[in-house]
Amino acid sequence: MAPDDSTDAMLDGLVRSAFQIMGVLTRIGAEHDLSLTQLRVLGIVRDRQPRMSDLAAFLGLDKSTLSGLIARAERRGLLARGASPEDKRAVIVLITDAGRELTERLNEEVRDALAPATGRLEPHQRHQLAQLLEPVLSPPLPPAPRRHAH
Amino acid sequence: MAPDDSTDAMLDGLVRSAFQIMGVLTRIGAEHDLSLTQLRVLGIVRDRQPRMSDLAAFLGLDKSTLSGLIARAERRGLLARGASPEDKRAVIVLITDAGRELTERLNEEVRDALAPATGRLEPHQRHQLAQLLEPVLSPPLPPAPRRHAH
DNA sequence: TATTGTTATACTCTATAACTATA
DNA sequence: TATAGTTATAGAGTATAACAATA
Repeated sequence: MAPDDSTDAMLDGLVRSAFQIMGVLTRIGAEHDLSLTQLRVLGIVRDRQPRMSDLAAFLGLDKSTLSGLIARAERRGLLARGASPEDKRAVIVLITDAGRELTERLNEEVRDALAPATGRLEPHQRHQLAQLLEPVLSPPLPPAPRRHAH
Repeated sequence: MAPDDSTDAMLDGLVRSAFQIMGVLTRIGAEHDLSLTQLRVLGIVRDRQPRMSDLAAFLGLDKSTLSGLIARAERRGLLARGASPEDKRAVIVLITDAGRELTERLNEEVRDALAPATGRLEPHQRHQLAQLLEPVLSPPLPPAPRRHAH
């Protein structure tokens, strides 16, 4: 593929910002005994009830990895397992009230931790940045994943 | 801290893009038996010769973690350890020719993997995105870290 | 005394393989 | 037969503690 200056500069910025964001998330997660992946799961199930396998696929993890991950969060009272109404084999992941509260708190901490960085942009620039990122982003896990009809 | 719509939308985009980028880096790294951190180290020492402790601090890792990490990369012939000319206790990390070649190849793979996403922006938008990210980014590890003068 | 780096040890995250239950 | 999920097991990444060498 032919190199391209505008792409290279943008890619460098995206990769560096990714490591920066991950650093903050890792640190804040660690302060609450949460791994990066657990943090991410909390953010996802905040407004979704995905099945184990859908969540694993979205995260790029093996089902077995997710089993342990959810088990640990469940033991801490942050998540719960539920039965799927449409498939007796399936398990859906639910957030608890405690999990939701912790997620809110974590979100605030992340926003505050990144404020010195993001505050270097004017409000209209922040808006512009969000809009430029939009087309680059992969679609999120849908709130109500479509299933095979019966 | 008071919520702010422009900040929230931007933060959501930055966090999502961070996970997306990390996913690609993790996958490509895994295809070459490299962890995300090893990938990152290669990118850093590509044009620097940091000391172990400086590199560990920059990565937010313990010295002992870096010892093992560098040892594994050294065994594979990607990195080498060298003596610091100014401090007999210090060890500097160097990239080998093989490491440099692999790093170039990985860069291309990352760029290609993200091309479908980044290609959804026009060249002038890519330039704009890079410029908006600039003030948000933490400074990189300096090519020649300043040391206490003797 | 303080700092640089390594080693021994333990824990978490992750994947692979084997298994049960359901589709 | 194929799919959803769990468990047993093993490998890599990480931190803590103890150590040797140098500042």
